[in-house]
Amino acid sequence: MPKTKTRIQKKNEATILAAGLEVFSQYGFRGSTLDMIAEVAGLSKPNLLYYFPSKDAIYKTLLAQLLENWMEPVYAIDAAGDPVAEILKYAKLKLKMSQDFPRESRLFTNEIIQGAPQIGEVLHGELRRAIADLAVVVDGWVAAGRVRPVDPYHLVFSIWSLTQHYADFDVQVRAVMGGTDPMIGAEQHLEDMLRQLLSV
Amino acid sequence: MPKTKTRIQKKNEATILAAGLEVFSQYGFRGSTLDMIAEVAGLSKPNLLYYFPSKDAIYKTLLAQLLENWMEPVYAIDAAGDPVAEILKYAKLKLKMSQDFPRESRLFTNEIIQGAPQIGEVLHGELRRAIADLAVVVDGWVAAGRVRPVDPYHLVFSIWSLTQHYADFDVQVRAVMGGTDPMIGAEQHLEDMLRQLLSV
DNA sequence: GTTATATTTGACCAACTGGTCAAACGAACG
DNA sequence: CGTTCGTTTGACCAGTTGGTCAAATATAAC
Repeated sequence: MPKTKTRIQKKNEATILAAGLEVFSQYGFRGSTLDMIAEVAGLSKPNLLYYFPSKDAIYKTLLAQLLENWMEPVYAIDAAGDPVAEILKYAKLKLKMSQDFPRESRLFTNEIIQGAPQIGEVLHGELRRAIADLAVVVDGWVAAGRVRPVDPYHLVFSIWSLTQHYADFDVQVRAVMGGTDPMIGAEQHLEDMLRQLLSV
Repeated sequence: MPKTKTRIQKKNEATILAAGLEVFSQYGFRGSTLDMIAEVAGLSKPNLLYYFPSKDAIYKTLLAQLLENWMEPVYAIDAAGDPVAEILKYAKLKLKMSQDFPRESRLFTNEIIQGAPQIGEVLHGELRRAIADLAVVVDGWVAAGRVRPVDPYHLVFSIWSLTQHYADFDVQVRAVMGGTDPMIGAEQHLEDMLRQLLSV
């Protein structure tokens, strides 16, 4: 029974996952090493492997946690709500997640760029179904004349791409903007863009 | 004098760079190995190192080529042209580059995610200046009432993020869209979005 | 054809890689 | 205080890694 977990167990597992996220999100699975993760975690390599059976297991645990957090807001979009408000709510939440959890965003991007070897099935299954459902909702809004005619899929890609951009390309964004904090204008621009795109 | 290059030299260097692009764009610098590149190139590892002094040299050569191709269209934006047309021209060109050279796009994204260790200076230098100049142009258009009030920096990020998304997240885009070719609606959506955002 | 030069490779190296294991250490409980 | 069980680690291993080198082979020049 994997019920009983010591405080030490819980603490160290959390420490290892945090360190793994730090390293994997920057170098991807192949480019990361257990030594790097152990160093960041402040533990020895054999100690890492006492809590997780393999490098792969750490990586998979991180991805599973991530997917859970990312799917939820999609389901929270309410077909009965105000269209623009619902889309804006989702987009702003995504932006905030990029701000607050940039490492998670980069971890995901790394996994996708490498061809999604771990989460390919989720993309083709749960994610695809969820976005198909969302597309039906958006198409309904369009048919009812409540939003401008827009392709639901490319609308979603617009939101995903721009919000993730602030996390994944943070170093570029900051380099280009100089001293200005990118996040100040980001939400305003996102809202403006979506309102112009969607408002009838 | 490094003038004379045999045809074999030219052919093999091109082969190696193509193989390096294939591998580096998927696994990043750290996650790629000379053995993988050699295998894709169809050459032996020592033969690779006969043409390039190191793994690093292959990577740097690829990035240098890339930056050159990416900066050019920015400079081609004409302050004297029609604002919406100029922005659309740039955005569509970027989209086409993502379609035609997705590996280059992924190589760049990998480099940025890893903190831009190689091209950080270019980002803070040439790129920053180029976008600052562009911002002046866009601000001028806004002041003249020729486009809606828009933050030039976030406008650029919108274009970069969405166009790169189709290359970097190709596997996710295709998974979500099922059999439908993403590129069919992509340009239409990009144009629609920018027109709505910019048109007065 | 012979010579000079460019190309290719098998064998090799030291450092790094993911992972194992037995032994040592630590805390809690009776 | 001694036992038990969870924790930590040094030493180790086989495979991989970036890179070297001398020797072998192909190509070009004369």
